[in-house]
Amino acid sequence: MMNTNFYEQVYEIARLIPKGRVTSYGAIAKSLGAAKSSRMVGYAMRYAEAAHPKVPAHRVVNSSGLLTGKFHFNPPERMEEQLFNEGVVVKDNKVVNFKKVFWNPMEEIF
DNA sequence: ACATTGACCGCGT
DNA sequence: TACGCGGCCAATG
Repeated sequence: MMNTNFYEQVYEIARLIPKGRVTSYGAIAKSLGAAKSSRMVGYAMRYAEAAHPKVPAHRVVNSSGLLTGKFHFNPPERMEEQLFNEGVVVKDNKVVNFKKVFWNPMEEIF
């Protein structure tokens, strides 16, 4: 595939997300120094399954803790299922205790 | 090369 | 508090 540096950066951060934690598109974009390119992060996630090694895209949600990208999974319920399997509870399409399970990529970079 | 789109974010009403 | 709208940047046709 494209092998674009931008995508690789996004995947790299996403792979650092600890099990049982989640982060937001904006946080990843910010850690890359492109806070205004948060949309690109989500866009890149569409190709996450095509990336190697595997990228835990299910641990990435929007800034509200909403699972906006669940419909891009196969099947869509797979996202909640995997999150729940890791201890992250999803209620009404959003992550419960989002602020608590939220993981800041900046901490790992620093 | 131009126009459109998108797994978002933040502000304004 | 809830919904709408524009902006941002890269990829795709």
